[in-house]
Amino acid sequence: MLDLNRIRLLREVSLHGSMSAAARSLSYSHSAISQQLSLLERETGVKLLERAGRNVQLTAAGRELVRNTETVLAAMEKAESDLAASHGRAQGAFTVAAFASISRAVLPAALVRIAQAHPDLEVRIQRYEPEDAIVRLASRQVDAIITDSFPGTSSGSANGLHTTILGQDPIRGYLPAGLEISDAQAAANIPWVMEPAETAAAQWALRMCRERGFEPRVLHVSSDVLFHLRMVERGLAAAFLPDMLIVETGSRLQPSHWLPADQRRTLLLIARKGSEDNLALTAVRLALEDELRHVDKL
Amino acid sequence: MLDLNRIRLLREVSLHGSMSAAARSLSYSHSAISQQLSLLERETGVKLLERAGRNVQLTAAGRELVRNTETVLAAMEKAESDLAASHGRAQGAFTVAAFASISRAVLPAALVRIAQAHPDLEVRIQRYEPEDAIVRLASRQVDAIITDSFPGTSSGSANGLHTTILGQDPIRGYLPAGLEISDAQAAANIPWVMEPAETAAAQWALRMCRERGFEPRVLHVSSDVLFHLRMVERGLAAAFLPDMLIVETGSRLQPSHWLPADQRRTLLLIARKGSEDNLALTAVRLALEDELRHVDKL
DNA sequence: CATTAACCGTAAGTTCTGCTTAACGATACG
DNA sequence: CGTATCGTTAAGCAGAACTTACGGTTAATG
Repeated sequence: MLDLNRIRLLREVSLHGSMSAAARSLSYSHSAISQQLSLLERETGVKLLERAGRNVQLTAAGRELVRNTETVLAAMEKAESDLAASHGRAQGAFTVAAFASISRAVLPAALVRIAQAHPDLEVRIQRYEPEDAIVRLASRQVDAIITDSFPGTSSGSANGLHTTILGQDPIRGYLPAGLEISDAQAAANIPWVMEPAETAAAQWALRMCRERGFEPRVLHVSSDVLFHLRMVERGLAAAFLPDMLIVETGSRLQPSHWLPADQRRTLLLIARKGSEDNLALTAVRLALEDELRHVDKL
Repeated sequence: MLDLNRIRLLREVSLHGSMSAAARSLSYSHSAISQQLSLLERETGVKLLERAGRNVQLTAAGRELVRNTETVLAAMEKAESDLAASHGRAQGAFTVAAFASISRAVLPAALVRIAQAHPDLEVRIQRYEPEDAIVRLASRQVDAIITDSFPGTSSGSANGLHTTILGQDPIRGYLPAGLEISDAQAAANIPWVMEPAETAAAQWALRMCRERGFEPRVLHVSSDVLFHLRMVERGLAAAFLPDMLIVETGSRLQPSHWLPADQRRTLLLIARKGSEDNLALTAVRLALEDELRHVDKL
């Protein structure tokens, strides 16, 4: 019988691209990985890795094995979830990766709700970049990811993952406080604040402007959406702001009637396949859905 | 993450009905099982076993976990098979449980054929009682079972198993050598030799006689079918004999025209789910199917 | 082109898991 | 009522797995 731990190590190497990276991710020494994997190769009699420059690369057999390992792990995950569900209350640690705005707006209230229902469950929140979060989800450093997706953007979810929709968050365009305009010509001169260009949010915002017929002058770039809000309030820039942020801050800003309306981002909860019915995950999901409904009302 | 080895132990206990039996089956001390399982309970925080008299019994949660373990093991089995298939030739040990007549008639020839195609594969043959074989299959002491099933008999295959049909083996009725009869009255006086009454073969044979309108006088009981043949040859008893046995011995016996004809048993190959495409299993299956076709011709 | 850094492999040593042996309490059976 | 069987627990041991340390190779950098 194959050793599950060894093939899990192989999978980590496949995920991280090198033995050393896998080792760091697992807080092992690289030597441990090397030894275990060479044992795995000896036991199976199949070459699973080959050197590629100073890294290693999976052979066809190795990739096939990793693919099958995914299935095994999903089954294990389900076994674990079902077992936890059997005594009704979730317990232990459960780590959620979330982006900034939801962290502030709804997570605290959701956590309170969860703590009441499941006193033995310890939910931890971590802030990670989206791609990083996906890798950490796969290697079990994170148990769920809260993220947003914008209409027209390929969400590109890898397989082995399970995604559910938490809710919708309307996004409205705001002009610098005190200003109102009427045509594209005028819009092209207004300064904008957006998130870094490589983010899905910024790409979506750019497309919105172009569809409206102008190219925004993006003078300010920040991943801190709260900064966007302040800039708008001070009359320094235009921005697209999600309702969640308005609700969170209690801001009195009024959206522009001229900029595109009825837009929304979708809030997603991503977990590993097999953990769909995990009690802790369900608790997190329910609490978030509830909290998001409150935001919607406003 | 659950420990796969621990939940496998739990499964063994579930299979064998007690810790001690599971320990014997795995050649462990019973203490090892007890310790590992109590660790498993402590880690998961769920009660998996409860004492029932001087044995233990699985709780609902325990049974659920075992059920999920089956899925995990099947996935592991598939991963292992695929890996072995990746280097083309089967290798290692592969244990087959078979009943007596097929062991003598076709297995030796099949083994020769397999050895030629897969020099590194070591196929072992073991003789076990049918129910025993099933348990050993589940606990991986045996990798495949060759058995026969009679029409109208519930094969009662447990789940987690995968069955394929190897071929058909005609069974004909033989009267004591030199004797021929014409009616049920006469038939009722003839001595019969059959297998032990609890076997599927004997139950089927009885049913055949009754459908033909007589109750056989079963004077002789033996699980050795070759003994049946000798009894018929000496004119001492009537019997149902499979063609496989006639071919094997080169016997000149002629079947009775009066006894039911066109009957056959089905030869089955049973393996664990997930090992369906195992290279060694496939080799065994192909070789057996081939050999059985030769028998059919005669 | 030399230097530095990162990666992988191997050797030696240490830690810790998992097993055995042994003793004990509980339950069924003759 | 003694005896055999089962499960639990404690103590000790062996092997597996990990760490540290060193060496070889590849890639990036000035």
